[in-house]
Amino acid sequence: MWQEQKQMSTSPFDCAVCGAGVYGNNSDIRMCLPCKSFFRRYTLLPANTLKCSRNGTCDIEATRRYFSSSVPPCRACRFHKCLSVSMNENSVRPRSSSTPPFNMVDKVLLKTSLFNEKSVPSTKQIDNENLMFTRPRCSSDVSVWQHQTDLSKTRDYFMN
Amino acid sequence: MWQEQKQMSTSPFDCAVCGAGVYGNNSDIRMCLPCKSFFRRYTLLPANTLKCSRNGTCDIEATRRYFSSSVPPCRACRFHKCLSVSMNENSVRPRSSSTPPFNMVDKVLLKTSLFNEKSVPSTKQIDNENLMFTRPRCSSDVSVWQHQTDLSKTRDYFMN
DNA sequence: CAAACAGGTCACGAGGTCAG
DNA sequence: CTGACCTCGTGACCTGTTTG
Repeated sequence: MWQEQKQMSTSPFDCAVCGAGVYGNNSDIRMCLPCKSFFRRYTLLPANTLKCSRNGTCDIEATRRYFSSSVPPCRACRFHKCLSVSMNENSVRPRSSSTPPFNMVDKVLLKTSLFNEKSVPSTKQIDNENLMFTRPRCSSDVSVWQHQTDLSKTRDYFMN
Repeated sequence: MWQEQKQMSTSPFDCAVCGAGVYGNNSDIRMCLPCKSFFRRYTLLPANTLKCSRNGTCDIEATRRYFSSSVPPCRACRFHKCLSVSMNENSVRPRSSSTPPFNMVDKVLLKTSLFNEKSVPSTKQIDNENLMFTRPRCSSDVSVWQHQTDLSKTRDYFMN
């Protein structure tokens, strides 16, 4: 399975929805990131929220998308196209339900001497302690240096 | 599918945690590599960091793992399952007798508040001036870049 | 020395965010 | 509203150590 994923990610393919050329995989269906994001947003809406003014005949392709064309995109048809290529609400899964754990470690580290206001260049506020962090690079490799944007949300969610 | 794992053994077995078919042994408990890695990551956390939103009733099996299902895995239950099959922090052993693992050092330092600039245990290179890691950015950036490149190519193709 | 296996690494794709 | 860019957890692969 993993090998299969790696192979697919090295070759381009066309988004099943809009036809844009893409590298990488999104969901099990070959979609570009914009279409994946689009579907993620609209699958949460009640059914039939979106209406097409042209009886569902709109041509959904890369050139008709939001930033690609002066022609306004039809969200109803784009969403319908997503459904027609087997996207469904199960394709959009919630974030893992348990605690993002490294935040805990970071929180402890924040209170140690290494991380203080003087030694840490600041661009973002972390919490009410007013510690600031530089924008991290890849979080997966920086457990000590985790981005803290969601810390308060995480705390509310898990630490009450 | 998971029989593709490289580790050799005389016979396959099922991972004690997730049930995936595996060759080879990891630790003294028969675990697949993903579950071993999972436990290695999470065993350094403070107790009760992970919380299950379903009262610990999640079914941890191969089909519920991250890349295998649209259902997000519950880390709390997966970790609990690891513990229930007798994994413990001693299962995460030092790489050698002379070099304690990064995780263990961190854990001790965290608990003893000895973490300071002189005792940073990470094997990763840190520029103490900027406190920036030297590794490249997330791969998702690459994917996005590739997507953009290809999208513009596609756009050119359609709009010529 | 080769095999097994330990922890470390990082590409990947998931959902989230927010400037435009 | 969109989509480029972000953080995040995962697991296949890497590299070095231990073992027979």
